[in-house]
Amino acid sequence: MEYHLSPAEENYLKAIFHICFQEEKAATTNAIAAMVGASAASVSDMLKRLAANDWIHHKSHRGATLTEQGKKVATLLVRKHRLWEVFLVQVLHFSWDEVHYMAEQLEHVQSDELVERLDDFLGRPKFDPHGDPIPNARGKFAQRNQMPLSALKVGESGIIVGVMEQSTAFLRYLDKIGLGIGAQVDLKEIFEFDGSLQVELNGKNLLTISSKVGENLLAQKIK
Amino acid sequence: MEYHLSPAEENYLKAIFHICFQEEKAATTNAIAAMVGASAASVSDMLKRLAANDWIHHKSHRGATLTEQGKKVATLLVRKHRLWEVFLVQVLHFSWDEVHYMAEQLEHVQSDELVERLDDFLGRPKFDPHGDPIPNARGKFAQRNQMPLSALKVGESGIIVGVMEQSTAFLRYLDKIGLGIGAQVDLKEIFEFDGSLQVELNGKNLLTISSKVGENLLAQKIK
DNA sequence: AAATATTTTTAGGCTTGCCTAAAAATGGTT
DNA sequence: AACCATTTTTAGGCAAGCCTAAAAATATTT
Repeated sequence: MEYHLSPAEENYLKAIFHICFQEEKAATTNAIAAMVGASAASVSDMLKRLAANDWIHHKSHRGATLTEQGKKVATLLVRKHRLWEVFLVQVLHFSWDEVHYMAEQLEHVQSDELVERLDDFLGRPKFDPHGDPIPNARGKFAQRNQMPLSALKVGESGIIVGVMEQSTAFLRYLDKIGLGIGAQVDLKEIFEFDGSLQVELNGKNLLTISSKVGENLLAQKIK
Repeated sequence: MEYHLSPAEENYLKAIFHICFQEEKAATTNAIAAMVGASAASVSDMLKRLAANDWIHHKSHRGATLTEQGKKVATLLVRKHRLWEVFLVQVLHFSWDEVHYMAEQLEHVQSDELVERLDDFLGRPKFDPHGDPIPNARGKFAQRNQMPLSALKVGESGIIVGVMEQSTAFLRYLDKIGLGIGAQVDLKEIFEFDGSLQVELNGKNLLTISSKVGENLLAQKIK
């Protein structure tokens, strides 16, 4: 039952949240270290402190998971991060590859009222500029039946709704080839020798994308 | 020639900036301590560090003043603080007594591009919700010929353009009596025994305000 | 099951930013 | 000029958040 979390502590909770969500198991010390950019020793220290204040469950050598109150804080952080990203892109016209670092700072601004008013001002968006769902004020994430683009079969079509990978390099590449959220893709062919995909973009031009790109694009299948 | 200032260091620079501006002399250790809310010993420590990195001029027992680069940083902080206040009031509809704490956090978000785009989005405002001038991108403050309301003579009129004191209590009081930025006041009478002022507000109702209130309101005289 | 590799924790240390208490410097009085 | 009050600095300490190196625990290989 602590009240004031430092930005560093918040970042650890967020890291644990993302790791547990993706891996569907306790977050390991090394995984957390990689995500927050600290040494395993520092993480070990911090896990002890977070567990002592009941933000996480942690048994030595057994990884960490969030407690209920930890989950609440982490979800709010994700909410804040993604709302600020929407603000930066839609209101201040940044591009989707520029906003992460700023949102990373803005998410630590402490004011519940601010988040709600921002959400309101933005029209209560359900997804951020990368297509990631924004939890609502009660912490609920919107669901969507999506799949990696690479899971489509030849002849099927989908709408791009998100990206898995969010590196600047990848996002800039997508901008370059004109592939963004909302684009329609019709899968024309899968080349066997390297798994690259030929797709028709918005019913107009043909593109060839690597299998890695296909795996990092999220699509909603069109029946 | 340092690049990365911590929020704490930034707060000290801002404090020195405000003190030097108001007092028109070097900021004393105690004055800084009062402003940042730390002990004189802590301030003494910090002044040494800031001087070592050329953010301030500081000779033992002789107070501190900002160097050119220190002034630049402090002015940018003031700019960021006041722009965020405009954002919070005009865009998110907070009232002018609620925004200080949030702006205090938002001003430490590091991104030059963000400030400029925010300024742009807000229409390059020259004054914040309390009437304080917002330095432009080159650090220049708008000038205005203003005076405390209490400096007016009976029979003279002015437009309220700012407040000296920014406490929640004072701002709420002003809201209550309907006195805000832009209001026109005609000074009708000064009561001798306690210096309180009788003014006509926007040509409509009569108000009596204490001398202290009069001293904390900034007015632009109407000829 | 023992040996080896990997992961995690502990130990000890560093900087930042704060504190209190004591010492030193400054400024005003007489 | 000497005393006194005030201000400022120094000294020593503490917590947060990081580090490296070494030790301990766990997992994998043979």
